[in-house]
Order: sequence, then C-alpha cells, then structure tokens
Amino acid sequence: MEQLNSTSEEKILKAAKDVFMKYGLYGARMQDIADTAGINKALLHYYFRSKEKLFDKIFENALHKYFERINVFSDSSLPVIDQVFKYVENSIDFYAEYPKISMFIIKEIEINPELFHKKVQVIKKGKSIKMIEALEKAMAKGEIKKIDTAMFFINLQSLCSYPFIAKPIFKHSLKANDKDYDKDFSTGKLKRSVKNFVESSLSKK
Amino acid sequence: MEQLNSTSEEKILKAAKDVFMKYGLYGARMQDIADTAGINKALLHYYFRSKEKLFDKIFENALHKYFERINVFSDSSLPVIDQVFKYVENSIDFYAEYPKISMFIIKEIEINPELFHKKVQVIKKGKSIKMIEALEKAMAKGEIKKIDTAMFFINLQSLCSYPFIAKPIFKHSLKANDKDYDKDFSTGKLKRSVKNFVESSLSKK
DNA sequence: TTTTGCTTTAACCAAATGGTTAAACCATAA
DNA sequence: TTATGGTTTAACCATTTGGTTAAAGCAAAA
Repeated sequence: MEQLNSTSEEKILKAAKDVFMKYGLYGARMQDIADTAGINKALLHYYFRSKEKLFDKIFENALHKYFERINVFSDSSLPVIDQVFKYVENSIDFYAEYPKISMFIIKEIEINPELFHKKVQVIKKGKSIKMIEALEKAMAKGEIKKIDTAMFFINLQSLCSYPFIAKPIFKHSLKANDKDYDKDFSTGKLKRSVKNFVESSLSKK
Repeated sequence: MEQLNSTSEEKILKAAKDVFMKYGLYGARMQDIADTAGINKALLHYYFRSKEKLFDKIFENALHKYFERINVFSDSSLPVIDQVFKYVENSIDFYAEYPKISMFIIKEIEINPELFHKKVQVIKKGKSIKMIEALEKAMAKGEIKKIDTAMFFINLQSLCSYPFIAKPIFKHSLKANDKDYDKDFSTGKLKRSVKNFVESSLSKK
C-alpha cells in the first residue's frame, strides 16, 4: 500500500486523493489521510497548512485531468466519425484508469458550486468543446446527419463514463442474471457498443 | 423550506434525505439535519436513536425506490421495442424526479459494500432483471437483432441516468458553446435520443 | 565534530460532533 | 381540575476533529 520510494509529500497527495474521492471534503478525516499515507498527522499540516488547502490541490488536479481529457479532439484529416471513434477510445481508456474522477467532481460541485466555477474558468478560459465545433462544421458540409450536437455530446459522455461510475451497482444487478460482470464488461466490448451508437447517430445511411 | 403541515418525524426524514444525499453518512452532520428540519437536535435522537439508524432508514428507502424502478417491465402484448420505449420514458421521468438517487447509492456502496449487499439481497431475493429476460426471449424468436443484452442494459441505464447526475458539469461545459442547457436539455429531447439508440440497437433493419 | 536547516514526531488545545438527561410543554382522558 | 403520556427543549457530556507547538531526528555543510 505505502510506496517506499516516494517522498512524504507524494505519499500524502496519493492518500489524500483516495480519501477525498471516497468521502468528499466534509466526510474525509485528516487522521484517515495520515494513516493511509503512513505518516504522522502533524506532517500533513507541515506540508499543506490546512484541510482546505490540501483538498484544493487534489480537486484542482482532478479538474485539470478531467477537462484536459474532455477537450482533446484531433483535427487531423480523418473523417469526423473516425475522429469521434478515437475520442471514444481515449475516453474509455481514461475512465478505466480514473473511474472515480467524474463522480468526485460532480459531488463537489453540488456542495460548493462557487469553487468549481472559479476554478474551471481558469482552466477553460472560454474554450468551447472542440468535438462539438468539429461536428457542427461537418454537419454544415453535409458529411454527417443533422443532429443536436449538444445532446449527442451528452449521450456520448453518458455511455463512456457511467459504466465505470455505476460498476458496483451493475456488478450486483447483472450477477443475478448469472453473468460475470468483469468478464462481460471488458472495455473492448464497451468501446464497440459506443462506436455502434456513434455510427448510427452520425452516419448518413 | 420547512413544511408546516407535517409531523416532526416527516420533517426529519425529509431533511435527513437531503443532507445524507448531499454529504453521505460520514460527511452529514446531525446538527445540519436538525437545522434543515427546523427542530431541536435532541429530537432527532428521540425519533431515531442514532445517526446510523436514521441513515439506515434513508438508505433503505432509496434502495427500494431504485430497484423497484429498475425492475418494472410490462409484459403486455406489445412488441419488445415498444416495451423498451416505455421503460425509457418511465426511467427518465423517474430520474428527473430523483436525480441524486443513483449517485447516493453508488457512493454508499463504495464506502460500505457489505451493508448494500445485505440490504439488496432482501429487496431482490434472487429476482433477475425482467427487461433482459424479455429481450433474450425476443432474440430467440428472431424479433430483434442479436445483441449483448447485458451491455445493452448498461448502455440504456447510462443514457437515462448520467445526464441527470452530471447536469452540473454539462451545464457548465455546454454554456461555453453559447447554448442554454436547461432549454436544450428537456427530458423530451433526451427521451427521443435514447429511443433512437434503442431503435438502432434492436431493430432488425 | 559541530552547526545548520529541513523533516518528523509526541503531546497538546479549542472547537465541533454524536449522544444523554432531566425538566418543561401540551393535548387528552379521568 | 388533575393525572397521564407522548413530545420538545436547554443544558450537559465524552469523544473526535482540525490544528499547534516545541522538541527530537537527521543528513549535509562548515
């Protein structure tokens, strides 16, 4: 659990990430973070003056990672559909690696919307979502079906991230059906089904 | 905020639901619940002996409501696709009314999986998901495409519930695109796009 | 070796937290 | 009117919480 080859500060950040993501700002306990990091509680306050300061760092990291991912969209010469395919692959790989990140952000927005808005303004600085822009261009050129791009974006995000968020529920619900969730739910299968959705949503025939 | 025409017990349950759903078991404060209910903190312990007992009641109610919904599937003489359409409508109406319910359950499973498993066993008693059974029957009869029913179920749940969970994020992300989220994101529009997904996933041609 | 400066700790502290208690309140029945 | 029994409260209590402090470790420079 405790990585020996890392500094106290790194151990703290790792532990804080885990504990804050599980319990949120209010639910998390400094003692819990200290124990998880395998260090003294006073050392937390030596490196990060307060709970809020430490949380801030974790939350900011999560926001950066999340919005970086959501806004990557290659502007290569490939057809838009293939670019969306690529986006789906990257997204699913990302959520497989950080399954709790979107829940964490959503939960904390609910509790402290002002903090979120302030921070996101810094991160995004008026940038709009590249994929939506690309889709609208392609639509204007008649390369894809006429669709509601915002709704398409919402659907896509739903398909890519909810399976990881709700894994614990699905695991239980589907087990009753005598299927092994972890076997059924390979990211490969998910990618294929989301790509099917993209295809039927965008492809003209 | 405080409903005058309700007993103290009802006021407490309503307040506890709100506070627990927002902060979780650990993050919630009894004083906060008392204040929200507009009553004395000692009265909480008069009606529900402890924080855990009160939480238990709220969590159980949520589980019941959630699994009741997820397993309703009419066995009328309609074609399966129409039945799935109906299911989509009901689901989206349900999540519009209780947008935080799935997040609440997911979060608490993460923290206390044993409690969840114990409670769900009581609620579900070996029942498997009716929709999946119906789809498999229809598939055997050749009425619909050959699909992975479990994955279809996951996709469907994702499309129906994530938009409500992630509303705060989407609201922000899409505003940059100069669109009014609440106007764009009517449940009507969502229903239509999810039905499109159902159609293209199940319909044979 | 001694000094310097960063790191880590044990022992505290004040405030907040879940929970208790005994008394006050208040409608109804005797 | 006066018991009666459920309801509500203020005043507490023990424990936990975030946070501080002063001293101890400890590696590298002098």
